[in-house]
Amino acid sequence: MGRPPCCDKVGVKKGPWTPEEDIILVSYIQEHGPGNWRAVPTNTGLLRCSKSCRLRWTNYLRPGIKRGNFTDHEEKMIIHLQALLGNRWAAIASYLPQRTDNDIKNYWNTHLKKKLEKLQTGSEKGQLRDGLSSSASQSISKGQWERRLQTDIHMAKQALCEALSPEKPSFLPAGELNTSNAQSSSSSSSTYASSAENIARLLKGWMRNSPKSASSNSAATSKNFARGGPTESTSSEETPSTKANINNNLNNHNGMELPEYFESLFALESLDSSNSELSQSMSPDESSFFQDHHHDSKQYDPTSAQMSLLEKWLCDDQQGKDHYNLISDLKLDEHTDIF
DNA sequence: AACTTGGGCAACCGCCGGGAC
DNA sequence: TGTCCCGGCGGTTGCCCAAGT
Repeated sequence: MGRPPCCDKVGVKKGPWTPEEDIILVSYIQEHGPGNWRAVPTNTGLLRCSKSCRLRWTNYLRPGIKRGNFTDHEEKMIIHLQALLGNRWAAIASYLPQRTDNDIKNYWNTHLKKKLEKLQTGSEKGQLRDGLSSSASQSISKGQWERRLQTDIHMAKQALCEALSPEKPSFLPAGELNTSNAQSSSSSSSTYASSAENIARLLKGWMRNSPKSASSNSAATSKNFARGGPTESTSSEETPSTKANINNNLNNHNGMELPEYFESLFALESLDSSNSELSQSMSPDESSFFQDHHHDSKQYDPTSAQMSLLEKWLCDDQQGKDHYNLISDLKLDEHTDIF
């Protein structure tokens, strides 16, 4: 018999999240920072289990998440990393700070896997075999296993180096970045502005499809907001205290009423879109860093931006590079001299 | 226009590892 | 040292929607 569920299932709501729930969660995290998920349902009145709250935050509401189509560059990175690391989506996601592991996993399963299978069975089989075939066949050769080990060691070294050099802005994976910001700094408003952007982006679509009041028609609008799902009427489920929480939390942060607050969120979104234009001229790592810190851009110096050797390789479009040459190019020191 | 089917994606489930006690 | 709890992870499911018939 397995371990009991993380929360008792009675009275725990499942299924798509509603706008109200998102707002409650975001405003709670704005106040307390991410973490201690166990306490979140209790303190917010959300009828969700702690795990569900954490998942919603990390996969959807977390600052700096980029949605929409994957770029060619991202696609290549995923293919490379999957060949190297296998289905370790969290590790892969750490190299794509704007994407969640869930997103990458979904993209792999729905797009890339089929694409590669097609290519493998097609005429390009020979050209793509190196580095890609293993991912499709799921078998791991000795060489690949060794490369995976090398990558792990390298990643650990890099993380250690970054941890030991606090004065430098480093390209930490998004999770680490956000967590450190959220938990350590009292001036975390800039960090959470990004989560407000996420909320704003969602709310915009939600309100567009809902000419009535945003707060009075959650049943109909949550369908558009939370990407469909059998959304039972949340307004009928809402307790007075929940409603009070929403307004209370919103007012706590900005001293605004609901519509005003939404407007300010939309203003943030336009800021975001202007950033996205800027970020198109940057490498993904640069732009992700910039987006995460766009309120603090003074600290960012592109010329001093550090990228790991592996990242440099991943950004390199020379697809045909031999992996063994690659590893030697990485100039790994004698401690990782497996080959 | 109505129905079917498959793709895409958010969310859930169950296992695992690490830290606290 | 053993147990419990929490958070992280990867696999899977379920539902919406668009394309096809």
